[in-house]
Amino acid sequence: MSRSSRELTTTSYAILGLLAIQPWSTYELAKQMRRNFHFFWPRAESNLYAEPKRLVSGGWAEAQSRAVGERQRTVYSITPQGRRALEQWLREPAMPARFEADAIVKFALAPNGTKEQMLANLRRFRDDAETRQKQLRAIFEEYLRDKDPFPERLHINVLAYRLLWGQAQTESSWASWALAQTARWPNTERPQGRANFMKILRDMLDKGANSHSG
Amino acid sequence: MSRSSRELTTTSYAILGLLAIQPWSTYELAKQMRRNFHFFWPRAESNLYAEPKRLVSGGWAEAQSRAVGERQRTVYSITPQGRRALEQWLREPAMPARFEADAIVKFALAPNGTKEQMLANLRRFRDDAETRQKQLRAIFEEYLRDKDPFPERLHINVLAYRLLWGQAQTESSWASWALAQTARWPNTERPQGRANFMKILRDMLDKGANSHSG
DNA sequence: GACAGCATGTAATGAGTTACATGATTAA
DNA sequence: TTAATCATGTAACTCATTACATGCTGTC
Repeated sequence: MSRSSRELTTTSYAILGLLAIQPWSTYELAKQMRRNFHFFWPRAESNLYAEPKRLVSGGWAEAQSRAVGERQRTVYSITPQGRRALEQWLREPAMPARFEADAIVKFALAPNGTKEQMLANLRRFRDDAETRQKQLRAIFEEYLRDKDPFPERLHINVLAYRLLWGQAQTESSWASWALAQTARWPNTERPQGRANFMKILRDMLDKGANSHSG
Repeated sequence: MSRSSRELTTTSYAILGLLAIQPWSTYELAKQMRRNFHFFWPRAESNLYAEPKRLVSGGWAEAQSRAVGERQRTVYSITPQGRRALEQWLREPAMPARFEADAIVKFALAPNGTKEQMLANLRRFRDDAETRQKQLRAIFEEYLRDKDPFPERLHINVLAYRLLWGQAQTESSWASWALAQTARWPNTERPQGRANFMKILRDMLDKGANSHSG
């Protein structure tokens, strides 16, 4: 057991968690990951073809394959050992969340470029957030139309979706606000006096201002 | 030029961007990264000792080392080629932002564990967000006390901080709301009827509800 | 009977992490 | 003169990504 399978990663447990609901083929797993986990645990899909094999080789999952033409379709299911590992993992404290935004790095370095680049960057950030909102809205509407495939997970999903919605909301409304602010700047260098920016800081400290209404 | 230095990464550009402000030693770079970029581009500090060497080997930065006892302290500065590369990078569209939260994966899989585990997980998520708020608050107060070391970057920093503040705010208030909701559940299985959850979904769609007041 | 797109991977590569090591400086 | 902590890395490892390859299925 020492060579092949070091430790399971969060990605492994995400998949194991899906297998705990029901058996899936890798393709279905990928689809589920895209729909749910991708919002808070984004991973390339090619991963999802390798992970289940690790799970099988360590005894956490089982594979049944049947042939379809010359290809084979493998369906994975969780083992009792897999369930125990999952329960154990849930007991361990989670790592802190992580936010990675290329666009904000670019924004932070905007004084090295032109105003138009800065605006384009902000617009794209806003559009990304709005796209996420649209995806979520589509999912919510499915739920409301009773198209929910796993009603026994409704309570969990709805709470989680509310976080994602709040974040997408925060990001898109921040970007709109930032676009309005920067539109007035003559260039990427520092505009006007400090007063305005100090006021923004004070406003945040005063009320835990969440609404971007400056 | 083909062997040593493939392409620069976002991390490289972040460092290059700092060097564009002024020359720094690696330790100072690490400190700056911790203070600013870490919120939206978190990286292990050991990285920050390797990256400047890559920059030097590709001609984007220069190193001056002087001896301090038996160790040496290296101070890095940007080259004209480095500035050009940075400007070029700012022209390219940014990758979409990425949110990774172990804690939310655990929350999504909570039905495989106990209610107490779920609550502990939410509490920790909330505490992490609140810690981030405290860090930001401390930074804001420094600014307001005129302790800003780079006044020419005030405009950029304040806008960026406002996003981070909004996110921390969103996360911590979501967690509090989720704790209140789940406290009423008898266990991690689905409680009561669907109506309550459908209402939450409808509320999100109706007004782009950002305030967690349910 | 061909084309798009669904379904299922493999190979190569690399960015980043963890863990460790060690010198310099300061406070007790 | 310890101990803590500031300062500066190196080595090993691996998770994950990108790019590619190929079969199968429905439809025009």
